[in-house]
Amino acid sequence: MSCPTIFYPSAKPILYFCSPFGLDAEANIMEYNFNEIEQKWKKWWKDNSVYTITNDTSKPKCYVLDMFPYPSGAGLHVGHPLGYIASDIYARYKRQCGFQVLHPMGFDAFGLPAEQYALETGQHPSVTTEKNIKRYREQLDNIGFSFDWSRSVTTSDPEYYRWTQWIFVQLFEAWFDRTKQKARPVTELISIFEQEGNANCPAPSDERLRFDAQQWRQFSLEMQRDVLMKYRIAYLDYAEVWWCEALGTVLANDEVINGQSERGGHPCVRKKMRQWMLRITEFAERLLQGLETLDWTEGMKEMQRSWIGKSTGAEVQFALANSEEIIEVFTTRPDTLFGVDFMVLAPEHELVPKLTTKEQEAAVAEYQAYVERRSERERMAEVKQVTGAFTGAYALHPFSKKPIPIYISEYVLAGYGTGAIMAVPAGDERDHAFARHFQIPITNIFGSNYEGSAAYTDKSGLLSASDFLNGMEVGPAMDAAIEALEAAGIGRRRVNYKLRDAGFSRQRYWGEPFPIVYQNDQPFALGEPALNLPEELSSLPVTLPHVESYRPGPEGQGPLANIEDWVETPAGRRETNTMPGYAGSSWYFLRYMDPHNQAQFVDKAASDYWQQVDVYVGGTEHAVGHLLYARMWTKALADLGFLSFDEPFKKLVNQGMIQGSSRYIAWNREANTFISQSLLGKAQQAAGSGLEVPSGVITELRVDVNLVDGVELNIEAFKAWRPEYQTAQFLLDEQGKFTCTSVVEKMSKSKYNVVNPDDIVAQYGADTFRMYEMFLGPIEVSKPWDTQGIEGVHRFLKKLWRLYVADGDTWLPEDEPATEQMLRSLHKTIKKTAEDIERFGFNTCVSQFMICINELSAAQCKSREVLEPLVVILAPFAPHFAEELWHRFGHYTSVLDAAFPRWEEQYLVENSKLYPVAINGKTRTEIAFALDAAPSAIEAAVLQDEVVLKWLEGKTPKKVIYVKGRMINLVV
RNA sequence: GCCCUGGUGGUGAAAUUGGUAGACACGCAGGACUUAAAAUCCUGUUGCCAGCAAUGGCAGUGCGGGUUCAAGUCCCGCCUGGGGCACCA
Repeated sequence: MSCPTIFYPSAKPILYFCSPFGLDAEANIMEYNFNEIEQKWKKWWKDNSVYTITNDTSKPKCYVLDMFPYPSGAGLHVGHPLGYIASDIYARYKRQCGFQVLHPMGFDAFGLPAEQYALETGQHPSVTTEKNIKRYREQLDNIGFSFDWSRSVTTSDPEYYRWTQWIFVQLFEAWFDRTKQKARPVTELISIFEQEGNANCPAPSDERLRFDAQQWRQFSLEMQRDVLMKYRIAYLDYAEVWWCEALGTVLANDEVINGQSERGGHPCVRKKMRQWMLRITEFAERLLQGLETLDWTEGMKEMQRSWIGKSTGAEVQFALANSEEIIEVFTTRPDTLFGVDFMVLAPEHELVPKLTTKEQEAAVAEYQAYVERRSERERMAEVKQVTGAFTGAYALHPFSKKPIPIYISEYVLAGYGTGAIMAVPAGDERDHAFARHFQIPITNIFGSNYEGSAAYTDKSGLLSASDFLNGMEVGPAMDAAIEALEAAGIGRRRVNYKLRDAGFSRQRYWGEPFPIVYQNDQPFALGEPALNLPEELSSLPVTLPHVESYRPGPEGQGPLANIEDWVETPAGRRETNTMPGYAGSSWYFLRYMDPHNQAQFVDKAASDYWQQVDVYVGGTEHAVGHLLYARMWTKALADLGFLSFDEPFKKLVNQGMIQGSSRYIAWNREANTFISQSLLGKAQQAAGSGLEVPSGVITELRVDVNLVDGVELNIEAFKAWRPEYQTAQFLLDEQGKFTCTSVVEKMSKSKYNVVNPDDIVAQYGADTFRMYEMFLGPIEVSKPWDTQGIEGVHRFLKKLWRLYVADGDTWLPEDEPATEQMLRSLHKTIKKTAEDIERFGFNTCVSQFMICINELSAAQCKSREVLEPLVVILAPFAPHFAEELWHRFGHYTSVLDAAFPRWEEQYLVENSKLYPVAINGKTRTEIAFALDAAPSAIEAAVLQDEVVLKWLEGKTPKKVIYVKGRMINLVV
């Protein structure tokens, strides 16, 4: 016998049980149905291309940019879109204010992770990159951004990197004129050489190189090109890299730990390799000065300043006692010249082998070997330890001719200044420690200020034992010393920078190929007439050939070196290195202005219209990399006449990180029992209530944050996630709940604390998600993600919906006049949001919306006069929601094109104010007064007040302070 | 070591020029509606003290001083979280 089956025609019960979040679908259909609304408007926006913009120059422009992402395989987590949401709100707001807003998005798609993944799995980087981009695009679209995707760029697209290569050629064909402080074409440098040689423009790569016009003309063509290479902004030079013999490849700094490769632990050594470099050091002063014109945070500017590291002082030449060679040093304290007791060279300094005496050879060699073994980390960790070796050689003091011993030590860096110092132990702590260690007598040049135990580093007081500088203060003494050095022809004033030229070669596959071909080891840019390559081979782009293997090429070359028929051209061999990750990102903001231009990287008319990025939003991690390179490229392109502005990013906004909130549960291994956190603190009580908390060691296990509601664990979901705990016991607390602990840390897959925006959007909608991310706090601070808190914002939107729509489909707004209070709520909100959006204070905008809706709901506002403008100001934050209501008001165009309403002061002025009245600074009562009431009348009224009289205790106040519109204070 | 930032309820935070500290939310507690749940609404929620209660008092923005009629906000000295740089001559 069988039971009759009951068939439900409605999907109700099924929906109910299937809903993973326990939300009932039925109520949602009746109420604010975000899912339906969001799908509908996403499609409508796409069909009507509402985000596609033109270069119509009749409108004022606004360029709002996000740092484009590297599309990693992990996809977006909830922290990534924070900055994008902020910039999207700003962009939409600006558009409503009448601007033509450029708000694009693209992908920084070249890079090591894709290549690493290819090495491990054999999947071609272009395949994984394309897949990741598609996924990113879907996740971004899900959130409802107003990006104009028709302008998107991808750095690994040949149509894009064609122009990256073209810009490289411009940098190769340019030099930096120090007198004019700008980049100029190399052709102009050649004319200078032909007329006057290089007397007025020394070579940055070889300051001592001198030739006149006649010598220049007599140089061979090859020689001339060698000379030009010492000037080019993109140039070829020998630079040290980490070389790992076992892996047969070059490694990045952070892939080498303690002189061993991070992967495999193979030994690595510093090795000189011929590499492309960018002469960013020539731009140091411009990069420093330009910061003054930028609206960036002081911290960000400071980071760039310290990276550029300008210091002023003098260059001094020291003659040697027994040699023709001279040692050049840089010092910031030329005034201490007479306190020099010894000199120190970097162990790698080129003069070391030449001047070391026979007796000291062994000691010097031993010390050099010791330094070579030392990793950067070891050197950094043992800063205080004094090491070094004596070369046996002596220099002569430039004025006193006193012999000065010459040492080598690792505390002098080869890469900074001249790689040599004059050591003044009386005035420098490190020199002092060194002198003590090697028992070098110390000359006191500071009189009683130096008492022998520590260096006197202060820049005050008078000099002594310093010949012609005696009795002088530091400042004048510096000038006097430099003048004397210049008069004697053995020194000059000099500015020094910490900034180093940037390595531009990578021995990798997944990057832009160089548009360079070598003839007899001489590099030629594609398109140079001298190269004589057939047209089809010399035009850009030089496309990245397909490879089957990503193994390094021979002798540390990149994988491209393995592809013989690509490398070999009729005119010579191609460059096999590729460009670094920052190449494509150094100019992408320019391409967005004119993304489909086939003839130029960007049309001058387009860049003249769009100009600088008005607001650039991104993380602080790019403070000195990307942001410095992009500034330099912009300056070079501007100097060469391709742009009319030389700073790319006018205002910079740094968003904070959204951290993960990891959850832990307590586990007793022996008893295989999980114990609710709430029981751990009060084991006795739990025992008393019949529960037995097992004694023994408690292990804290990470649990996926998505299985936890607040701190309450979903046990069934946990068991499904970790079947090995299927049979474990769970000790619940008195409420029958199982609770976890939480710890805030970085959001990452391995910590099981990643929250995917897709899940949040599915559960609450994109509008709720957008508003919640903003509501979390100020954009620039880091804060943990808390899914629980999103309820508040979601409730707000539902409440807002009920102000417009009742019972599913009844439209509430009517043409009835609004009360003064309703208008005040509205205009206060317009003012607050407009002002706060301008200063990127979005969290307080959301609060203001909530306040406004609370007030309007309480007043049961139905007035169209209030409710319609409200939709417009809400649109930047909750675009789908606002678009739906906007159209229900009978509009046929997007709310994006509605004008942002203006607030009117008349609605904001209140005619009376409830003043706090304080006695001796402590608020005791509140009394209402008309705002235009006379101070004397207010004073009289206050003194009659019952509460005030009580606190005065019969005394007469000494002073009555009345601040109009603020407060009243009585001083007794 | 140097530079830049921050420190406010159980939690995220607000207070934009020195003027009622804790807006707006989350969470929690209690209540209404409901057969029940969801949803929604209402009340309370910095701590301590007094009171049946309305309420009142005191303390309170990392710590210690100071300026001021008035300090989260300004000044001086510490403690501490986060980020950056680091033998830079």
